[in-house]
Amino acid sequence: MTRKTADVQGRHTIRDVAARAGVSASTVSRVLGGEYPVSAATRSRVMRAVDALDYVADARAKAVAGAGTPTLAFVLDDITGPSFAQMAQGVEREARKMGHLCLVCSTDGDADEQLAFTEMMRAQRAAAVILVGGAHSTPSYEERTARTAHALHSSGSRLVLCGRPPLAEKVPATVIEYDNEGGAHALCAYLLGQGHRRILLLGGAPDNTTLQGRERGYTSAHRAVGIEPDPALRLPGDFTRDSGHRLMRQAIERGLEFSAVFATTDMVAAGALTALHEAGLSVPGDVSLAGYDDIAFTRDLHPPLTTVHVPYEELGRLAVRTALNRDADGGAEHLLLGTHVVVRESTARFTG
Amino acid sequence: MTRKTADVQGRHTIRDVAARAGVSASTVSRVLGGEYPVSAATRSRVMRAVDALDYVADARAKAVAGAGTPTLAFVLDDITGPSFAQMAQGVEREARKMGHLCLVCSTDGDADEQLAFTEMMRAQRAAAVILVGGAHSTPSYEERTARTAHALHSSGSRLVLCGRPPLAEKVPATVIEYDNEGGAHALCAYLLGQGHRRILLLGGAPDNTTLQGRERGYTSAHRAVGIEPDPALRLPGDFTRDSGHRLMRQAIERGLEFSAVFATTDMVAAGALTALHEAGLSVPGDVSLAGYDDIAFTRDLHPPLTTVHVPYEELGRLAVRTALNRDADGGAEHLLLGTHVVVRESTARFTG
DNA sequence: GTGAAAGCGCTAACAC
DNA sequence: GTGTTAGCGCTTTCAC
Repeated sequence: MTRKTADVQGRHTIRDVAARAGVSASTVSRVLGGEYPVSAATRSRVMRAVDALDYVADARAKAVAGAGTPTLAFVLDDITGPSFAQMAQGVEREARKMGHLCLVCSTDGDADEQLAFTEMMRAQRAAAVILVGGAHSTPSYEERTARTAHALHSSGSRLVLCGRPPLAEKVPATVIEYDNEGGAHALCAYLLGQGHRRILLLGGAPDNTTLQGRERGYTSAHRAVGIEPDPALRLPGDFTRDSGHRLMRQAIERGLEFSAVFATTDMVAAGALTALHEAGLSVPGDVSLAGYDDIAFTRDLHPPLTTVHVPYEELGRLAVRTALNRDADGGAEHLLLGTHVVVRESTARFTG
Repeated sequence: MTRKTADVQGRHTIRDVAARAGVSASTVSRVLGGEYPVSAATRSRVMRAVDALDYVADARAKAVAGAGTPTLAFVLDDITGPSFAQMAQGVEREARKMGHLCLVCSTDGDADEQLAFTEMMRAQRAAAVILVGGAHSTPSYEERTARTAHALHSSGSRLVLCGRPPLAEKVPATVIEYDNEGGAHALCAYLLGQGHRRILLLGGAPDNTTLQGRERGYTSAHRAVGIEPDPALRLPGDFTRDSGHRLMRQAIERGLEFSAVFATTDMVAAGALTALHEAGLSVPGDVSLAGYDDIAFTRDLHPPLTTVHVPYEELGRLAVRTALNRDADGGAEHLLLGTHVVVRESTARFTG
């Protein structure tokens, strides 16, 4: 059998093009590469053949030969979460700007999936793997992530933590986070300054670093004015709208006493707001309500929500820029971006 | 110089492992592949070497050799839009289930970027390229997309249109859409049945297929009850919350007469609701308001929004399942999923 | 300027 | 069972 001219899929190789143009494969490669002197005549013959065959060079083969498109990967729990989506957007935009392809994986919070994916990315020779969003804070998870960071690092790649805290001292990972604690502190300080003394802390997965940061800010703000927050006022769940709705309803049914609610996420706040309305409570007349994230629709709630603004897209952009621009290896960069409180109409002075 | 044992990046090859284990490269390949009989002793020696070197086979090289992980790509305008995000989630989940890697690209609606990306995906030998969300409806864009479909098809891949209408007759593309027109028709019929006669059509990019579908439903519902909608009542813009807010405010300032508003998107509805409130208008007391998409926070608006439910995640899942499972080539599958109206409290009977 | 040849890192016959 | 030998589709010396 003579050499086939296209594979089963109907794809042509560089040799098919070469044959049709009456030149060698190397010449085709040079024409397509662009960076090499080729006579105008040859070039046009080659291009004609390329067009006729609708030839597109196999990117994987190029990569093996050392001339591939660089690629980077990012992982998140749930692309449907507004803050995740914003970070993802930042990552994607910056990656494109830097000429990288993006591989994604959404894990629904499954640590094993995440690890498995990261290993695949190592096989793909991704320039960096970006873990987007808060993490489980269990030692075992941290330890596994640290191992991942080392593995990536020793194969010339990089682990980037975007929106989560650093791992142990010597772990080679780039981290770009924002000040969860500072934002929560400022927000709660504002609430306390308005005279509130019993602030419900609503929602958030208990073992999640994001919640923990916000919780620390909640606590420190209280202590700063000399009071210890009542543990009964902490109602964890998860970061969804439904969680906020359910928890708020339970708090009301249970007769919990509070004059303000700090929902750990705007989504949680949205659900909580509905539960409050359903119970006939007015916001901020009866109860003040504040969220976190400052996502778009937050100003369309009724009343518009007081919340904490986080530069999510910038976080994503910085994650890729930092990971890709690092000069020396092993430098464990750590950026901490600021947040700020946005006061709207869902909070008011306590009038006990 | 003797053969190097690891490249600049510190990565090892299959030969490094082979050498260290004292076997041939093929044996290492067989051990790692798993599907081939290898003596227990050899296997363990190989595995030890793999561990010691922290070796991970280069996926690109595997791909060239014909044993790669299949990959698929999807493109969307803006991952930050809730309905896009849901479709993306469906795509990603199903792709993972079917063992595919996902490449993403978000184009901000730029047709050239989209084409360029699709071409890259052809080079990557992606099994399918999924275009997620509505399209520009210009002939030139359609024609370019059709060419893309042919190019993909002739190289054994596939173009999938997810949430947008089919192209011309003979174009080899898989299309999974939902009934934009039917949903809008049902919703407007409901509004008309409630006695409304002047319904504002708010938001949406004019040349976007999604808006056009919804617009057709709006028109047909009117005609079904024997009235011709007033063109002055159509206020296009885009699909964002801000667009809804701005357009609604303008409509009010301009003294436009209407008793109901059909926002072409829940996001648009959210902005519109705020503008209505700001103008001192009550919903649904003074004006009925309805949206489209049934995104999560829709029930946390005040009042909860009447809208049209769309099975977005399912759309994404079907897009990949259909694209990957097609038996014969060239079959231009076309699925049309249904939608349904969700009546909540933002709409009421007209009491002119 | 252009071609032949030697890789890139892997898998898959084909031998023994 | 295991090693040898050809590829996979491309790039890149090295000659001429």
